[in-house]
Amino acid sequence: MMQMNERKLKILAAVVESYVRTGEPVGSKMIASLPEIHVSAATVRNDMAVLEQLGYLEQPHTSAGRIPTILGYRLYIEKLMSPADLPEEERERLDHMLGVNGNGNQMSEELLIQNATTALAELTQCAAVVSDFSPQFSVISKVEVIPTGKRVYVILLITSGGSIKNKACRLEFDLTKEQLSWFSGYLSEHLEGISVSELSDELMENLTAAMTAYMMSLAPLVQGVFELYRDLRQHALLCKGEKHLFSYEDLDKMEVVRFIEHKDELMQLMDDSFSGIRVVFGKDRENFVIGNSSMIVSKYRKGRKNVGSLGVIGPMRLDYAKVIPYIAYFSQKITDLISEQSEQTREPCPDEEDQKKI
Amino acid sequence: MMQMNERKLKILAAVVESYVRTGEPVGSKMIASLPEIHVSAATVRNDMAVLEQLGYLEQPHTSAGRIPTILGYRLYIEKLMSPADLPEEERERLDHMLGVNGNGNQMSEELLIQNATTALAELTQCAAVVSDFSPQFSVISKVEVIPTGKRVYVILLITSGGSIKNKACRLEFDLTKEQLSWFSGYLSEHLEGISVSELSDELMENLTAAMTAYMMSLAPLVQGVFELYRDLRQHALLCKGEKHLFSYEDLDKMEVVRFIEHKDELMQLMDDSFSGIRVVFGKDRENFVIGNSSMIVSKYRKGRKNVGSLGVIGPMRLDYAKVIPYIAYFSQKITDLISEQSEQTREPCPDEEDQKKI
DNA sequence: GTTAGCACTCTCATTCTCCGAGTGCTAAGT
DNA sequence: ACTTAGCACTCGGAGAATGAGAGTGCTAAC
Repeated sequence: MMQMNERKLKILAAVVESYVRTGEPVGSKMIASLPEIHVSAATVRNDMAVLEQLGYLEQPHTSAGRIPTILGYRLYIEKLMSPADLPEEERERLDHMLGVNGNGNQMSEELLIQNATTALAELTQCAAVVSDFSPQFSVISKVEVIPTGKRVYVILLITSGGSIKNKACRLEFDLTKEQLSWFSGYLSEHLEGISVSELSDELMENLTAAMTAYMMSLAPLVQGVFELYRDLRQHALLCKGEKHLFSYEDLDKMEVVRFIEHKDELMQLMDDSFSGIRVVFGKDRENFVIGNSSMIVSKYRKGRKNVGSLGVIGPMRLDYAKVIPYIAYFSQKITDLISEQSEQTREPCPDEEDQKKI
Repeated sequence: MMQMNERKLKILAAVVESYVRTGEPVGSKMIASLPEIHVSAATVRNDMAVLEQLGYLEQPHTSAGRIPTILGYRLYIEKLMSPADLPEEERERLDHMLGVNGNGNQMSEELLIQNATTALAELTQCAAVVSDFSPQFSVISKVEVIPTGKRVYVILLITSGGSIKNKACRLEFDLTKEQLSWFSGYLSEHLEGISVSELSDELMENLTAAMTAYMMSLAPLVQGVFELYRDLRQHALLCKGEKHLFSYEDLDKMEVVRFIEHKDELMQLMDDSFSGIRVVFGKDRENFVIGNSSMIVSKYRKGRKNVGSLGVIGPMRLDYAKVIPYIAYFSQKITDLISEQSEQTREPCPDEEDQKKI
């Protein structure tokens, strides 16, 4: 009697779906009128009372219909819903939004991630968040110092992930050809081929010491290198489409503003290790505090390593069956694309080094 | 009788200031109680009735106090208010927010503009907007093609404004040294020293033609150059702190969302030529349609040319006396900084070219 | 185990009432 | 001719009263 059965699950699913669609508490009559339910409203009522006792549903007040509890959503997501599948044409559309244009054209990981975020925000009408620490796993493939204008030098740093960083530095005087090539050579020698995660403060300090020993007034350049190093190590958190959050009645505006200003609190949550797709509900954890909201995240990988997570934040009342497949598709696609790139660029590495040492 | 006088102006100013502070319609009693007003409430009432007839004030409804009309705000801003002045320490704080750190350190114009936007949004708790077309007035100071990884080439483009653009392109095969240096040389020869505004579609097409004539399969590189060109010509519109707009009761959320999604409609308005500081009120113009909002903009210059505008968008009920000085200071500071930079980098140009042609 | 019937509960929208802030006008004061 | 006290008037908005309707739980019959 007090236990679950097929029909109760069906009713739970129906409640979730109807509530997600309309935002109104769902009554027994409404449920009974559904084609897939073949019992009367009274029976539905009995079942709903049980579902409430079990903690899957709740009533905002006595004479209203039921709405799902967090527990209810969770059960629905894990066991009951049938995720929409993406027809071929839909996938093409998604690829297009990612900027993946058929011809295996070069595209930096950074841009890919950005496009994914924008696309996800657009598609789901939610805030899309990405926590990306893939740069940490890429290798510095090139460092150059380029004179440009008087006394101005641009340091250029390229990683195997295809991200290109640069920084202009102004010196007090112009470098001679020898000085420039020494500096440039020194940097190449000590940085190229090193993976970003191997870059340590220690290593950088040695570098700094060596270079300022060579010539004190290189300091601004050294400083530039240091800043680039910090940029590289930075763990990027990207967020787009926050504005959508303001259109949901059931999210508290104040909490949304707070969230926007303290996004970084999320990082820990996103970086937790987990596999597959994870759904977290607002106020469930202390570092994600928008009431009535939920966050859906998935990891993406580079080769076998998790290098980031992407997902969306929206109202708890969200069409999970639609949103989850998007996230799944994007995380898979990104994994494919950056893994493939890393294959292509990691292979040549030894070659390059050989060439250099000739 | 029906005409302006000292006291009426004082009352108007008092109404504006009180309304800006509290957001409540202002009654005669409130005004009469102010120390700077030495007449009774009845007299104030008479004056306010006149101010209403003249169109400077209005009543939301009969038994409420008065609030300023657009005309009222305008008069206040132009004639009545006394802009707060910025004490030395405040300026230092602002400079710090701009990222101007004493030592005349190199800083790209782009970054400067970005910092200004962020700072303005933060200081005023409004949305800050910047329309920047300074890149158009800068000169391409360097173009390089750098091989990196197998079959991947990075095109690097540096302008006198200090902005550095790059693009990675993948070819079907590796270039020989000769091919690379030809390509690189050709680009340098035809692009360096040219001001961005001189770059025309025509010029680019000639370039494309010449290069693909030399070798068909350079196409991806040529494509890369073309994309960089488009990036450069792009007229940047930057906007930060939109979120603040959601906390103002008197701005319609829907209109704010619409604004965020169609910011570019603003461009025209911001690019109009005007001098000094301009205040535009929402719904005043058809391309700025957030009701009860106002936008305050100022041009900034590079040398003698207007190269952009920056400002804020907030509720009409805004502390103009505080906000306007910020905008004035920033636009002046930016003007100073980028003009100075352009002096420093424009001068050397001939030198560089000489060096090259040796 | 299911269902119809019914009394009951509680929200929400509507209506009504009334308070008070603020006004405009008038008449008296300077 | 201006200023001011006094007063009647207006109107929005808060709060109480009311009623309709949606939804429930329970009971008794199927």
